[in-house]
Amino acid sequence: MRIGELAQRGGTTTRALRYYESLGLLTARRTANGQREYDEDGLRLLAEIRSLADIGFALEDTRPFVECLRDGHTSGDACPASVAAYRRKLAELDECLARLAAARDRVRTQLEQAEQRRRPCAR
Amino acid sequence: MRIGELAQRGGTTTRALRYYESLGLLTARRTANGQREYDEDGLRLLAEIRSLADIGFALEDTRPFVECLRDGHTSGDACPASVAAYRRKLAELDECLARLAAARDRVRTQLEQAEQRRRPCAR
DNA sequence: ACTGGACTTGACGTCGGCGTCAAGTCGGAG
DNA sequence: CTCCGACTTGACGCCGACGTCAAGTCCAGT
Repeated sequence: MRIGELAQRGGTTTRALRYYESLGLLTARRTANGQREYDEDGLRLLAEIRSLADIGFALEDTRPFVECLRDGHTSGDACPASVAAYRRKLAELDECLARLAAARDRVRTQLEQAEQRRRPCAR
Repeated sequence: MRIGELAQRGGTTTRALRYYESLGLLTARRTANGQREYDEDGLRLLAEIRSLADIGFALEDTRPFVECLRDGHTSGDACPASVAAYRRKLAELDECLARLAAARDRVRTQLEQAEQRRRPCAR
């Protein structure tokens, strides 16, 4: 299949696919006239990239999963590097969650205090 | 005081101060030779901007607080627009937290499954 | 007089993940 | 032959909050 079909089946755009190729994430062989030609494995790689990206992985962080699949593993997270990437992302998410929760609490406290000052007689 | 001193006392850089001025957030009067001259109110405004930015407010979203202070209020969140900004930010943070928590759960689930597959005999 | 700092404006660089436009090529349908 | 749609590469735009460099001004100290 060519780039347009893969983009449609993968729920993305041709621009994104060319970008992934520029990163070396999703390469393609070329037909005689220079067009990119993808197979079902390409769709599988794209699905892996997209599902990880949707979770919040940076494209660079999807690389171990993609390479794992290209190495013939049936699952992108069957390799140690992928598991390590999971762990890093998990730690990153936890830290981000903690920061955001703290920020939310500060905002909520500020909001409550501001409302107190504006309506000192409210119940 | 001039821009260097304000930057130091406010815990930021001269570049940031000029940027805030370009946004109309933190204006300054000029001395005869064209240098920016700030007073203690300027430091107060800067403190308001920085504390909000540190919580996660975009600079544009600190504008109501700054304008509130410039209107003579002792607190930046004494005005309705500031309270509204608090509410918007709170909602935004809650949404972001929910998304991140969902993402973390997905990653954790994936990680656990991957580890299961790698060590099928582990306890 | 000279040097060193602090100041000024202007403008380009950074990071990620593409969107979007330009200009050209190619193959098939009418 | 012509036209349309899909493809190609190249390159600039975008968002936010500045960092950084360039080139010039100005003032205080020695």
